[in-house]
Amino acid sequence: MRPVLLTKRPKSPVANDHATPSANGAVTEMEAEVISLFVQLSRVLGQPRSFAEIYGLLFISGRPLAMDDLIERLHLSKGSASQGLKFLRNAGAIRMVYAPGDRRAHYEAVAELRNLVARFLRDYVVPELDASEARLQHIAGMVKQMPAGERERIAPRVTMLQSWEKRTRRFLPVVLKLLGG
Amino acid sequence: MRPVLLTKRPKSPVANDHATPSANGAVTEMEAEVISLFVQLSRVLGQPRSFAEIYGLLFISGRPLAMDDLIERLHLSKGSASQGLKFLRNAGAIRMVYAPGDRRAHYEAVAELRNLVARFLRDYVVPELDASEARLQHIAGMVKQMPAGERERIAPRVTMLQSWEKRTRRFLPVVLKLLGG
DNA sequence: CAATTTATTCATTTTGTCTTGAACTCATTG
DNA sequence: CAATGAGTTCAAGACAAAATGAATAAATTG
Repeated sequence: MRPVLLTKRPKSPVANDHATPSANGAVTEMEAEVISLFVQLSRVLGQPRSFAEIYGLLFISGRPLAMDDLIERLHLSKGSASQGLKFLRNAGAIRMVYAPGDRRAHYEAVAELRNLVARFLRDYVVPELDASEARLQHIAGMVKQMPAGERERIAPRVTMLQSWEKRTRRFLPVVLKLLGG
Repeated sequence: MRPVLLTKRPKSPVANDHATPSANGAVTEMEAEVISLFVQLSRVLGQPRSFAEIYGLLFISGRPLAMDDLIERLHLSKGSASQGLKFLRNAGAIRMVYAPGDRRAHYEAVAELRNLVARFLRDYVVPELDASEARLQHIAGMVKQMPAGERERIAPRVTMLQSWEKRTRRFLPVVLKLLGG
């Protein structure tokens, strides 16, 4: 007797012959483990858990899934799923793939670490650094206006911040080079 | 006519002769700019804003301050201030200094980037990596149990995760070396 | 040793973020 | 061209993290 939970249409364009019993209705134990790895990472990056779940399942599935599949297997709301996919698409972490004979969009995980990191640096880190640099220039200007006594104490700290900013910036290409292999 | 806000005792053991007008009652414009730089960083690191404010003010002040000073100038509650100082102390981001003739504890920012980063990696990053590695071993075990069809599709992904973990780990010493100068 | 100052703890409140699901748009189909 | 299906949006609700401040402890002082 096999698990029920069959709904109107097969959940995926690909035949489900080799799947573990619960593959359609929920995530397998193994999938859950992998997903929780990504959830853990999402906490570090300050991203919503649901986004990590989506990426994690797409990653470990290794084949394209439609929004419906994600909703059913991860117990997400339509809204979360839609927003998560939108975010991941914009972030370049997933890509749409065409599924013949199916109107629905399907998605697969982009799994090239180098690309992912490069994009993250470009979209999140570099803009922050640019903003900081501008702000530091402004601050340096203010320091110049200060009376000598104050300035002596403060100026070295500002210089220090500027040096931190520069070092961080010079650091980025190295990151990419090391991940490039 | 100078700003009022004078309370029972001078706010700092050091005479305030060169300070800008508002230095005691609130943060100066310049200080606010520097602090917001740290607040910005705290968002990336997922740390509470109040902690960043405390570190930021200690950093830019360049001289020890007591909890009272922080409370008054940053408009913090006693609770936040106490907890923030505790966290920053444990994180090694500030150190207590003895202030002659004053019973209160004073704090100054630890400003050595290398130390700060090293500690962050040791306390936050390495434990995460260890947990991930253990989990991945467990996952790899599960994959071995799978029927061949499934396994073929899944195994490469797990291998990929393991390689990401390893690369990240090998990366840490490089970070330190680059900051070491 | 009572009064005062300094600092911590923690239950409650506040704030901010994430998720939900109903309402909607747009495209497809019978 | 009404009915269905796929997907988005967004206001409201649920939830989690941070801030508050009263109660308290511990140390110091007159």
